[in-house]
Amino acid sequence: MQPKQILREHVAKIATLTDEEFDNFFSRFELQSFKKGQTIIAAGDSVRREYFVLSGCLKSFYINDDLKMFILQFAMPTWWTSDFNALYSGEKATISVDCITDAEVLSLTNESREALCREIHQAEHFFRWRTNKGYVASQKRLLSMMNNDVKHRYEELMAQYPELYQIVPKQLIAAYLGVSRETLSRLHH
Amino acid sequence: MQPKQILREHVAKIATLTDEEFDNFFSRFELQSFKKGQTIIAAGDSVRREYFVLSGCLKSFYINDDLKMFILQFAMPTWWTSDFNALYSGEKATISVDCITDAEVLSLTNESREALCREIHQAEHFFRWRTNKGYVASQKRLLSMMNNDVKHRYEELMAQYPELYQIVPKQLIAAYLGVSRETLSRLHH
DNA sequence: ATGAAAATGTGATCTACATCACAATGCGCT
DNA sequence: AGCGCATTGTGATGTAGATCACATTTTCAT
Repeated sequence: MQPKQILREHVAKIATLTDEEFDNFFSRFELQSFKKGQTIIAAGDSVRREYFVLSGCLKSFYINDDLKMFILQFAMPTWWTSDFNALYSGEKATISVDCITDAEVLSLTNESREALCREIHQAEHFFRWRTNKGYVASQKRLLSMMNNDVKHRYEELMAQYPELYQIVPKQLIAAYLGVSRETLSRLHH
Repeated sequence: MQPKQILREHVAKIATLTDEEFDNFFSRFELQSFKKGQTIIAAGDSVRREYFVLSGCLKSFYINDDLKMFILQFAMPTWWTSDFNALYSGEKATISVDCITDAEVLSLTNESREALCREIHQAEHFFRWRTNKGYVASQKRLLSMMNNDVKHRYEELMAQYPELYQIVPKQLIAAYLGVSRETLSRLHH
C-alpha cells in the first residue's frame, strides 16, 4: 500500500478530512528511509520532527548516567514517535530514537503540525486523540510497572505485541520492562 | 478569585478565546463542592465527567487485588483529573478519585467537552495541549520509576510539589512513589 | 478533654531482582 | 565457510525494598 493511503486510513479512524484537506495534510509530510541501526534522534539534538512509522520497527529510549538503557516505546507501523518533550518545548533531546530494523517513515516538523492544526480543525482533532491514546497507554504502563512483577509485565507485553518476540533482541525487551537481561533470561525456569 | 476567572486565566495560557466563546465554554461546566474523604469516582462506576480543581487536593488511584493502593496523581488547583481511559472509552472506571481535603471543582461531561471541541476550534487546541502536557509528564514519571531509587523519587517529588508535604499523609506519598510506607519512613536515616 | 482510630516509626526477616563472571550460542561480513 | 562480535544462558552473591509485628504519636469526633 502507498504511504499516502496508509496515513489516510490511519487518520480516517479518528478524523474526517475532505480530499483537499487530506492532500494538504499529506503534503506536509516527508518520506524517509532508514537502515537498521541508524539513529534518527540522538540525545542532545534539537528535535524538529515527529515520525509516523510505515514499515519496520523503531525504538525510543533513554540512557542514564550509568549507560543503562530504558526503552519508552517500540514504534511499529502506524505508530508515532519522537522525543515529544523536546519537540514541544524546544529543549534538547533527552530521548533518542533509532531503528531496530530497516524502516520507512513519514516525518512532520513541529511547525507543520501546528500549521495543520491551525488550518484544519479536524487535524487538531486528530492530534488531540492521538496524544490522548498515548497518555492513557502511558498511565496504564506506569500502573503495571508499580503493580506487577517482571514475569507478569513480560507476559502482558508478549500478549499485546507477539510480533516483538521475533523482531526484537531480548535485551531490548528487558530494557523496555525495566529489568536486567539476566533476570529476563531466567524467567522461563 | 471567581471560578470563572480561574478557568479563564488557565485556558488563556494556551488558547485564545473571545469573551463570547469563553462564556459558552464556561457555561458547560458545573461547580461542585466536596468534603474531605468524599469519593468522586469509584472503581466500577460509569465515568461521565472530568474535573478541574479550583481549591483543595484530590487523588486519583488504583487499588489492586491485594487491596494495595497506587496513586496516579495528586490533583491540586488548576489540575485536571478523572479516569480518562474510562471517560473516553466508555468502559467502567478502574481508577478512583477522591478528596484528600475539602475541594471545589468545575466538572465537565465527556459530551460537553466534545461539543466544545466541535464548536470552538481553540477549545480543541486547548484540550490537545492539556493532554500533551499530561502525556509528557507521565512519560517522565515512567522513566523516573525505572531509573531512580525511592530516595531520589521522593526528593524529586518534594522539590516539585513542596506543599504536598504539609497536606498529604506520608502513606499516600508512599503510594504515589510505589513504595511501602515503612520504607518511606526509613528514608530519613 | 478524652477515648478510639488513623498515621507513623522501627526492628527482624524475607525475597525479587541486580550485579558480576564466564560459558555457550547465534549471526553478519568478507 | 569461517572469523569475530553480539546475544543469550546460568551460577554465585549482593542489596533495595517488602512484609510482618508491634510500639508510639497524631488526629478527630463526641
